[in-house]
This record gives sequence, structure tokens and C-alpha cells, in this order.
Amino acid sequence: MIMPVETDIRTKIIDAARKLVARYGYGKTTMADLAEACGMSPGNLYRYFPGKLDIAEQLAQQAFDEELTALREVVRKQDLSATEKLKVFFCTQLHVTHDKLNEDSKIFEIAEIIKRERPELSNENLKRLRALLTEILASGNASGEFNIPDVVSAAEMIQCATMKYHYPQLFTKLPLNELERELRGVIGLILQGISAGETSRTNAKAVARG
Amino acid sequence: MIMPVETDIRTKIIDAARKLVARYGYGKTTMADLAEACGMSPGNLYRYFPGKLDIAEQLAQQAFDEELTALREVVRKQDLSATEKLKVFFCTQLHVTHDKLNEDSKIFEIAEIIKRERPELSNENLKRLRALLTEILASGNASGEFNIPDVVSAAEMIQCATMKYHYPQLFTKLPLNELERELRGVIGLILQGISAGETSRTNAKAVARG
DNA sequence: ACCCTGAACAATCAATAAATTATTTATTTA
DNA sequence: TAAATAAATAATTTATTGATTGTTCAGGGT
Repeated sequence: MIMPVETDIRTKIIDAARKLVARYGYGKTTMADLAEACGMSPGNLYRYFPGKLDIAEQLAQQAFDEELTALREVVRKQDLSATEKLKVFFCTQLHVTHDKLNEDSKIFEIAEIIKRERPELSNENLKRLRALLTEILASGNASGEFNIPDVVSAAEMIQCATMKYHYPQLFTKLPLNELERELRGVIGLILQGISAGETSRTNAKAVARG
Repeated sequence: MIMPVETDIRTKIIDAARKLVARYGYGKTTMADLAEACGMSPGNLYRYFPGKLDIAEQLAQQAFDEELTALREVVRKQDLSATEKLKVFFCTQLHVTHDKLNEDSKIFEIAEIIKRERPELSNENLKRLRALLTEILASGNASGEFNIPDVVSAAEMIQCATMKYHYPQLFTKLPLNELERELRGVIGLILQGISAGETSRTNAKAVARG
């Protein structure tokens, strides 16, 4: 079977799929619908993608890439301290996710399916986010803001601690501002620690003020 | 309608329900089954409970009370520092939950239903756990281990950060030891903070060692 | 009066049949 | 021969039906 890695027909299919999915949802868009939108027969789609799930995977990956790009911008910002970067990083993530949930909630149907059917991909993406997080931590070490012996492990733990704000299924009930309040609190907690001492006392006061 | 708050018939029903649910699951035990096990007619159950869901609620509450008792013991332990209490508190919680998941996974069917149908109860129980957590933090403040301006808000945030280890649906895929590794890391992170400074640097090293 | 039963009702669930849809293959077209 | 189609197949989904179950209630026994 011939399966070109990248071709304008493939992107045409993906673009059509995005529109259809946005309107009707993944479950309701059939391969026949998609083929018709592309001006071809259903069977011909299989010359460009192994199956429907692989089309969904492309859509999910593109959506995630957008998120990743937004977060990379935060990490690269020159005029932010590492502390500020960390806050902005997670708040951006929350907002991007939340916006996508409202604007086209259909993409989450896909996200859930991919998380279930292609878990490796989700884990891969989590790893990429963690890499950005690690960058922030390392830059904080370099600037003297942080003193983290193992930034890789620290990044993993921060990701665990903020997992609640990364999976929409977990927070659908709470309003965005409440979520953000919690998230800021958690980040604050991480930034300050709770152990007694000169530095953490200072940060603790800052967090207590809001 | 007569509805005695507490009577041995009620407890007899609950006990029978626990056995039936443990064996067949909540969905598969019918009110008829339960009535037969109690030597009465199905209709008569409604003299003691408003409905099936209220029986489930009792079972859930009893299971939760057991967890709460175990955790209260941790909090009351005299020979533990607040730092140690905090670690033991969450590890105990994880283990109790995980054990219950293996030993009679049927109780989680009930937990999920109650979380969906009676969310107030779940929130009430979260609040009770948080109260214990607040006790630990306050005792740490008193002993000089911690320096937390607002223990109530800190407890809320710690609860948020460890939410991943409280909902079995989220961690069913990971093995217990991996979960515990993550949880210990998160607690360590919270205990140390990542900001530079004398105290947090010390704790950071401790965490890095394991 | 109180406690309970058993039949009746309405809602829910499970099984099955029907229809739809993803995928494959044989065939056609250019 | 490359590229597409259209028909065939296999898998999934959706509707429909029948059975089960939660709940109520009019009465019967104590």
C-alpha cells in the first residue's frame, strides 16, 4: 500500500475533517461525509490514512501543538522571572484548555478517544510539556531564584500536583475563576514550600495576600 | 410516613446490603434480593429507607468513616513530627483507598454513584479530610516546623495538589508503588518549596536523596 | 393503630433486530 | 501503472422491544 508521508491531499483531508468534526462531532462525521467533502470516494481515504482513528490523531496532535506553541512562547519570554513564568505557564495552559472546551468542545471528544485508544501519544505530549517545565526550573536555578537539585524530577512532581487542572473531565463542574484561584494557590504553595525559614516566610506572606 | 432515625432493623438492612453488594455489586443487588435477605417484602424496605440510593449512601458513608478513623489516628499520633504526619497521612490515605479497591472493588461502584448523585456528601467528606489536614499544619506551626500564615487555605491547596491520589479512577492504570513514588515526591515538593533559601535548600537535598 | 404484604405502576435495563458505518477488494479509468 | 471508484463485507451503532426493577399504595393481619 502506498502511503505518502506528507501531501496536499492529506492536508486537504485533515482540513475537511476539522471542519466536519467541529460541526458534527467525531462520532457523527462518517468517512462517507468526509470523502464527499473532499470530492472523493470513501475507499480512497484509505490511500491516505490507515483508518479513521489516524485522522482523529492528526487533529488531536494539531490542537496539542497549538497549546505547546503558546506555552513555548511563555517559556521563551525574556522579561519574565522564572517565578512569573511558572505562574503564567500554568494559567495559560488552563485558559487555553478552557477556551478550547467552550469554542469547540468537539475536540475534546477526540482528546478522550485518543487518550483511550492511543495512550502513548498522550504520554508523549505530557513529556513534551514537562520538558518546557524543566526549562523554566533550570532557568530559575540559573538566575538564583530557585535552588532545585534535580529539575527533571521536580518538573515531574509539579506536573503531578497540577494534573487536576490539565484534565477537563476533572474540572467541568467548577467555574474558570474558581479553578484559577485553586491553581494559583497550588503554584504558590509549590513556590513557597511550607517549611519554616527566611525565604519561605516571605513567600508565604505574599501568597496569603492573594 | 414513619422513618426511625436509628433502629436495629435499619442496621440489619445495611448489614445485609453490605454483604450482597460485596458479592454481586450494587447494580446487581435488587431491592427484592435485599428484602429476601432481611426476611421481609420489598415494599417494607421503604419504611426504613426512602430509596435504594439512601442505602448506598449509608454504605459509602461507613466506608468513608473507616478511612477517616484511620487518618485521625495518624493525626493524633504523639511520636510523629508534623512533617512525618503529613507524609504518613497521605500515604495512609493512598493505601487505604488502594486496599479497598482490591479487597472489595464493589464499594467503588457505590462511591462513583454517590459522587454523581449526591455530590454534597462527597464534598462534605472532603471537608472533613481537610479539617484533619489543617490540624497537622497547625501543629507544625506550633512546633516551629512550619510557618504557615493561613493553614486553612494551605490545607485546601495541598488537597488540590494531591487530588490525583484520591480518586481511584485517575490512577487505576499506575501500580501502587509508582503512585506512592509520585505522591511522596509531591509531598516532598510541598514540604520544601522550590524557592532559594537556607531552609528550602536543606529540604531539597533531603528530597533529592529519596 | 401499627406493621407488613403483595399486587400494580412507571422507570430503567438488557437483548435483539435493523440500520449504519468503517474497511476491504475487485474493477474501472486516465 | 497509478489513482480512484463502487460494490461487498464486517464491525459498530442505533432503535425497538420485552423483561426487570425501583417505588407506591390499597388493603390485611396482629
